[in-house]
Formats: sequence, C-alpha cells, structure tokens
Amino acid sequence: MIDLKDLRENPDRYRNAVRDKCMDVDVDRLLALDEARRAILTRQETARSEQNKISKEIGPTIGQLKGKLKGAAGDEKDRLEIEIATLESKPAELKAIVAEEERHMQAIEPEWKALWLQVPQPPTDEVPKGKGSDDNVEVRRWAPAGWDFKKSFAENRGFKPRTHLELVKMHGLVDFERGVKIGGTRHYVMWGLGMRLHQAVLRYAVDFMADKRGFTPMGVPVLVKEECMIGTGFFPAGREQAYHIEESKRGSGHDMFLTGTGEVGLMGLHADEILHMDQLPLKYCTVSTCFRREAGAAGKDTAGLYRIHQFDKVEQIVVCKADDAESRAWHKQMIESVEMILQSMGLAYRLLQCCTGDLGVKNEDMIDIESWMPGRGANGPDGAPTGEFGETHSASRLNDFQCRRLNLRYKDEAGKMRFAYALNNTVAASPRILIPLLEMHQQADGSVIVPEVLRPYMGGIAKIG
RNA sequence: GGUGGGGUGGCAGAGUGGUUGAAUGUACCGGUCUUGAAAACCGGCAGGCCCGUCAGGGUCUCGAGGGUUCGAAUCCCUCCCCCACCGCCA
Repeated sequence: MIDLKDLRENPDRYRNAVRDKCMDVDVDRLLALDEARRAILTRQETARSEQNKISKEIGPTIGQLKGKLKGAAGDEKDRLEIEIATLESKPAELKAIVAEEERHMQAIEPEWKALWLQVPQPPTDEVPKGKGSDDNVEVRRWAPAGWDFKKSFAENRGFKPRTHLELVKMHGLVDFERGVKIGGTRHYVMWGLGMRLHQAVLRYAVDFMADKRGFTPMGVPVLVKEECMIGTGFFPAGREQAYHIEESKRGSGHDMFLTGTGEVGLMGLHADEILHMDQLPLKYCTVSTCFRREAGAAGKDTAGLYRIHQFDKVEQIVVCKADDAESRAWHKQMIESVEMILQSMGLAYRLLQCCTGDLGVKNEDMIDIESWMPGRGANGPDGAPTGEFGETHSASRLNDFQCRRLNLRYKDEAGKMRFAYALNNTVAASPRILIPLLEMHQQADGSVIVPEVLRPYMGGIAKIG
C-alpha cells in the first residue's frame, strides 16, 4: 500500500501510476474521502479531548460524592443524588458528538480503505510504458553451447523434437488422465522418474540458494489468513486467483487461503515486527506447494504441465533497507542466481524488462525470465512445433509497498522508523521448468539426458529412457 | 474434542472502575567514574493517526471486536491465540 501523505502531496504520481499500469482506481475519490475522513477525525478528537478533560475534572468529585452517598440518608441523600446527576450530564453532549462522528466515519471508512488498498506502487521511471506483455522489452538472451536461437530445433540438433507431452508419456513421467480423475481439470500425477526429476530440480535449487548464495531455507505455511494475503499485496486484486477455505462457515475459527507462492509465507514471517538494522538484509528461500485457481484462464494452455492448479516452487525473497540502490543491487543478484541455475541446467532463456502495463499493483520494476520451450508454438513446415519462450521466472522490486502493508519496519541509523524494501524472485518452479528441461535435453530416440547438476539428486541417473 | 489456567511495553512482571500509556526489574542507548572493562551512579527509552513551518499539542492502542459506564487494562459478551492435563490421531 502506498503512503497517503505522499498521495496528498503528489497526487499526479499516483494518477499516472494508475494510468501507466492500465488500472482502474479512482484516485481523486480516494483523495476526497481522505479529506472527509480527516475532517471527521479532527471534530471527533476535539470532542474527545474536551470529554477527557471534563472527565478528569469531575471524575474524582463524582467518586467522592458516591462514597458519601452510601452513608447518607434523607435530605442529604437527595441532595447528593441531584449533585451527581448534574455532574454526570455534562459530558453527555460531547458523547453524542463523538457518536455522531463515529457514524460518519463508519459511512466512509470501508470505501476509503478499499480504494487505498487498490492504489498501485508507481513504476520507476525507466520502466518502459506499455499495455501488456507484448510491450515487454528483451534485455538479453543466453543459450548453451551449440544452440542457436536463429535456427529451428531440427537445424540445431539434427532431428525433429518431441513435445514434453510426448516425452512424459513415452517415459511414464506424468499421468494426466489419472490426475484429472483425482483432482479434476489441470491436475496431474508425477510418476516415478518424473517425480524424481521434479524433486531433483527443487532440491538442487534450494541447496544452491543455501550453499552458494547464503539464503536461509524456510518451511512456511501455505494455508494462511486473509490478512497475510492482503499484507503481501495479493488481495484484494488476486482474490479470484486463490483457493478459499471457509472455516468460519463451520461455526468457528477463521477462513484460510491456499497460497499461490511461497512469497506469502516468507514475507508474512516478520509482519508487525520492528527489525534491528543489523538483521537486514533478510535473505530467505522456501520450497512450497503453490495453488492457483487460474480463474479467467479457461481454455488457455489446457494441455500439459504449463498451466496447472498445483505446483511446487522454490522462491527467494530479500528484505533490505529502504534504499533504492540497495534494492537494485539485490535485484541483480537474485536474477544472477536464477541465470546460474538455468545455465547449469543447460537451458536457453531470455530476460524481459516488463513494461508498466504488465506490472502488478505491488511492484515498481519487474524482470521476467522466459525459458525456451521447443515444444510450444505453432507447427512449422516440418510438422514440428517452432518453439516459443515461456515464462518460468519473475523478479520484482516492490519498494516499500509490501512492507508498508505488512507493517514490517526497522530503525535506521538515525533511529528513524522506516518501512523496509522487499524483493522476490522465482528460483525454480516445477513442473513447469520440466518442460524446457525435457524438451531441450531430448535425444533423437526420445531419451532425455539429465543435466549433470541434477544427477546427485536422482540417484546418479544420467539418462531417462 | 473435553476440562482448567492465561494473553499487559524488547523480555520479565505489578496493576481488578477514576490524574495508569501503564509501577518495578531487566535489556538497550547516552553520560559520570576507570588505563580499559566490569560494577556503581545519573539520564533517556512504544507505536499509529490528526493538527502545526518549528516548538509543541491532541487522540487512539494493555490479544481482536462489540457492550456497560460520566469514566474501562480493570466489569459483561463473542472470537482468536497460548499453556497444562485427558481423549483421539498422520
């Protein structure tokens, strides 16, 4: 969530942010509500102040009189009762004002809060303006030795590629039919070596982050409270995307939501905390099962492992000082980790600078990493797919947007309270990453070479099939 | 799931209707003393919001929400969480 004071002082900054991110938030309505709210607050507090003052003045007197009343009788008793009643009537008027303003407040506060939560983090200046993913700008690409992006798979490798769908079927790595039987559409069963490969990628990614990059591995809840979803910025916008467990409907407890990324649990860890400067930066990673309803994606990527309701993901987050240069440095480093992993697995990829229209509410800057998937895209003249990049990673800088919502602060050198800056980035999401992994390492006979870095996690198996 | 106990400042721990945003201890920060450290002593030490150029003022917060009252950390209701024991159990 954004800083309301900044909104008041620089409303255009946020009007532009809404426009550039192609969102629909009535910033001016929020400004009007905010002003009305402050006016109410002022009136209410003035009345309260008066009330407290009177209360302090007459309170002890009433106490004394009531004490006397206990032992009094006859005329004396009547006199005391009247005196007490007179004193007590004084604050009644003020109490009415407070209650009145409270009603006004309740009339506007829900809308005020709802709008506030929707105002997006403004993109940084260098983020290219654009409407959506088509306007993202390629930053650079990388391919393993012997792979030329300009050539087709067949030209590169000397044979027609199979899609990951064919490969997993051929080796019995994934069973889609039974997955659907058990869980419905967009479900699957990882089978045998398929499961081992899936686990190998995840284990490798966690170990890499822990051993080579100094990130602390964590296990965090994937079933979380609503405030965690709001705090991390996924709600209200992403409400339709999350599975909702309505425990409260059973008469007790609170509702819960299944997280779509480990980021939620990792960032929720220090919500409402004031960290000591030297605890920063926090460098955490986690592997967690991720759940996504894929609402609104009906009919899109229906086949295969690309778009599914449940998957596993190694995620990394950094919480650092409120410093732009530091945030950028961490962003670079986090992306570097991903590149090292992709390169070590021999996967071709490209980095995209996402345009304003492709950013979410919470980020000010985002780099997507897309891996080359030979089995995607339309069929070429040889009847084989021409291949296509598919998003496998996303690295965001959130400024203080998320920590502000989570109320995650630290005291800076000067002793000033500040909201920390946050970043997050996919390390490896599987089984989606298995698509390029299988397709890029397939051999003419359909067997698949297991990248060397994964073999220790596969019991030494070097080839599938 | 049952029964009982409990949620107060970084931690510990007072406080059961009225100058208590909260005693005291401890931790932490600054100072005195010391060659240095420790000890001792002195001082400081919650956050949000609103108003104000500043100085400062006001208001809210004692698990959360609601209620009673002129006034609530203190009384009532609902919920959440923690601890102990019993039952059940991956």
